[in-house]
Amino acid sequence: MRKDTGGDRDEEAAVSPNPRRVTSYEVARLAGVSQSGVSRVFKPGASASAEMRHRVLAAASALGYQPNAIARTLTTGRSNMVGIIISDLTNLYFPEVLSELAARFSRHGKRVLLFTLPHEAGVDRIIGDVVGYQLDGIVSAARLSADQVSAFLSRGCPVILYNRSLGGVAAGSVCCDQNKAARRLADGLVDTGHRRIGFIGGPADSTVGRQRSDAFAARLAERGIRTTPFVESDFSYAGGHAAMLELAGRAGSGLDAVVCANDMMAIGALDATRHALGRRVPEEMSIAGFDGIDPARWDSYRITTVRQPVRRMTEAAVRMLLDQIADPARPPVRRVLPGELIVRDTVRGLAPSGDADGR
Amino acid sequence: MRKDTGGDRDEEAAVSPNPRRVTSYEVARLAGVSQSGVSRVFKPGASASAEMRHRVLAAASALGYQPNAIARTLTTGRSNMVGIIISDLTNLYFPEVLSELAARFSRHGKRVLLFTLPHEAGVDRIIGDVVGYQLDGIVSAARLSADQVSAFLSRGCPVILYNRSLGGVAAGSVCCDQNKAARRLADGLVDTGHRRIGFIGGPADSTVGRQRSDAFAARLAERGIRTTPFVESDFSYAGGHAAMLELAGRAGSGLDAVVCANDMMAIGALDATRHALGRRVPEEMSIAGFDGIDPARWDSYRITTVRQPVRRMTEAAVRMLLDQIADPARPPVRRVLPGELIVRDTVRGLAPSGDADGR
DNA sequence: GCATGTTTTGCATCCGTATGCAATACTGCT
DNA sequence: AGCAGTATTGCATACGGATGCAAAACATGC
Repeated sequence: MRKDTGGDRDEEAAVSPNPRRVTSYEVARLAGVSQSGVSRVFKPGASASAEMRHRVLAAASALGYQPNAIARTLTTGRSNMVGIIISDLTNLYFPEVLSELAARFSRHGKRVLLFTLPHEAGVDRIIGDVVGYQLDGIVSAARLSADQVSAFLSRGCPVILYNRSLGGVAAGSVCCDQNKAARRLADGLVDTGHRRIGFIGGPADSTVGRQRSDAFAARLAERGIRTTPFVESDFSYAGGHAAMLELAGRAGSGLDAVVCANDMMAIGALDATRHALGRRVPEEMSIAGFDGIDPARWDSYRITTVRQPVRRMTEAAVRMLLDQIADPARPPVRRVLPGELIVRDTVRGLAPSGDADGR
Repeated sequence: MRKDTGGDRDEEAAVSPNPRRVTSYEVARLAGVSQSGVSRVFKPGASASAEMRHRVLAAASALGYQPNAIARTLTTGRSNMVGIIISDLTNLYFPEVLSELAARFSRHGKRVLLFTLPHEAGVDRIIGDVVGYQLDGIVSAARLSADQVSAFLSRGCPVILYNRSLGGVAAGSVCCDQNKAARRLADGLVDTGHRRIGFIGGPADSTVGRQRSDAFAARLAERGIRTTPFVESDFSYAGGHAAMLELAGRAGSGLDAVVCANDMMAIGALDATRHALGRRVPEEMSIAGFDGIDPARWDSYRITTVRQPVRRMTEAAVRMLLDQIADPARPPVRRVLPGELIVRDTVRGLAPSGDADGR
């Protein structure tokens, strides 16, 4: 009656050292139904009688059956895996983002394939993997070129850009508009009498870094402050530290305040100011950053910063990607959430807002 | 070597809206060989003439062919994916570990599936995924029970436990022996005149936490110090902060020093001491930690700590897992690397070693 | 030139699940 | 009871690549 794929040979090997997979055929045989029945019971929307459902589930649990996601992927074309691209986990903003993204995706039944880009140029490999592993989608928090994003999209893999957006590409994006907050920060500094204000920027090719410095410098210019000593750095603690020393050396003692393009550098700059330069913060030097990472709240720092709403941003990114996956035809969305100036203790004269510092 | 998937696309259907996958059959047809020929060319060890190899590769690059890893997994049983289980990325020790592991695995051609365990009990789902996605192996830096580890192993998925080891389970492990360094730390404190030494431990079910406190307390006892005020906490900054306040309240002003079971808590405790209690470190209170995370080196902290050789540990973990995957019969290895006492500035009277603080 | 040994190659089949289609089992109703 | 209509179920096949086996191609030796 049925073709029986040669099941009953030396099968009864007790607890064999070979952990052979249990397949839907075996469950079917034990439950006395067809393989497709088993398949249907394990597929959410499919039709199956209570009777069949019960017998299959009983057999499945007796055998310890677990549907093979790989085989399922092969037929459905959907892997239930998403890729997350992070450039650098040592910038402590990214673990926070990754942690949130991973938790949220997991909650929605998506597995997370993590790609880190330590030394650049690994993107081509990721593109290959996206195709090869049939990833359902990508969230990228790393610098990708328009061509690279297009490569994903043309393979039918939707992309959500986190904290950057690219013109001419049909990728969704979640960004943080720090313009307003950056201007408020600039105003706050000027209003409290700061006049010679330096800036420690990110790498030249960083769009976020550029946005932050531009917004800030623009407002400063509007307020009549034109010379802003600028040092380019790399978003790291050490980078901020070194940049601060350079800035201090270059600008002499006239420097009032230094704003850094992210909190990691702000922390480094603050430490350099206090411990290497021996100057007090904020009394002799004001410092501010961007991101709102956790360490910036630590008692030793309490850095005034422009915070990104990480929770809401990651939530939006996940939502958007899931939507794109569910309906690839839907036009990609660009979501912009506002950054918020969190006033803490590193800017002289600026009083902490009533803000409870919550997330 | 072969690249440029979009160079010459006058191959009909220039910008097809439907990104249909290119299969080995199509490559075979274009190259005028059989599908198995294509398969063999793309499999490293297989036999193929130079002629065939050339024609297949030409056809493949013309079509932009990318072998389907999913289908390959289905037949070979090897997914080239490994799982990494991390309990909590907000403990900044873990991003460092994850970053290293991810980079190393990637270098060896393994994709990384990231599992975070925010609220416990998600392990069962991971077990399901391991089977379903046919993961080649697991590195776990989270607390797993022996049963859970066995569940992986019995599914033919080798496991390397990072920073913990379990009796009676055939899992490899990489641990850090902090015993000696912890004893040296205890000696250092006693030798420099500390007498009333508190300890902030990890959660009760944490083996690392237990090991650290035990080793430390044991040595203290040997040196004739028996009462060590102990507070249990949760490895977080806030936890260390709160625990410090509790300790100070309980032990009164007699407290000389506080050792924390990890650096995150040490940082929190240090901040609590300086900023909430208003006491100077190390003059009025010494503090030390474990792990050797990056922030513990920051100028504001410079915490004396027992460092784990993360580079070498992750290297060992990756090596061991790859070996297990290559030869499942090989008995699992338990590797123990020594922790190292890094003397910095938070213990009164203890002079920084000549150590360059490198990794 | 022929027998023998060694690669290469193609054929057929398998991996484990999903699903269109047709057959079957029910349901409610007259 | 008989019938149309719906809900279940099984059959057969597809998904894309790997691989055992035997045929074919090539190389070697005399």
